[in-house]
Amino acid sequence: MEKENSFFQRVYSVVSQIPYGRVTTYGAVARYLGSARSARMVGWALNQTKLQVPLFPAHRVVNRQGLLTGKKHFGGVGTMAELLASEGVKVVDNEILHMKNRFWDPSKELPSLSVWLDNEK
DNA sequence: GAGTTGACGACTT
DNA sequence: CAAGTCGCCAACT
Repeated sequence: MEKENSFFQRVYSVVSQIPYGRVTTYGAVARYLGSARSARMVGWALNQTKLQVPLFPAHRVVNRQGLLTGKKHFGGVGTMAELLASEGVKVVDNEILHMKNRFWDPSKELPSLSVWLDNEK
């Protein structure tokens, strides 16, 4: 039993809490979860997420460069850039402008992971 | 059942 | 400083 504390399961929770007009990176989320090198898994997790919740803020997750690498995977209506632009995030050539300013670091903005599990539980 | 890919990032050479 | 290689865990072929 026990809730599945799978890596990608946590990713859903974290990404789901990304504030409006803010973006985060795969590595940041992975790092927050305790494995900075599992950035790839975050991407995979989002891939599944899009199948679960169409309104999932997957468009708020970009790579370290601020590039919308997952745009092509975003088999959706508008396109990540459109959604981001709608939130006030300027995206040019699939690249987020001032991404450093828009960067939302879960390990900084969010409480400790331990606190989370206790709260979620 | 085994091998390869995959929305990336960090470490090593 | 730049380029190359490894690692992450899960899913797809």
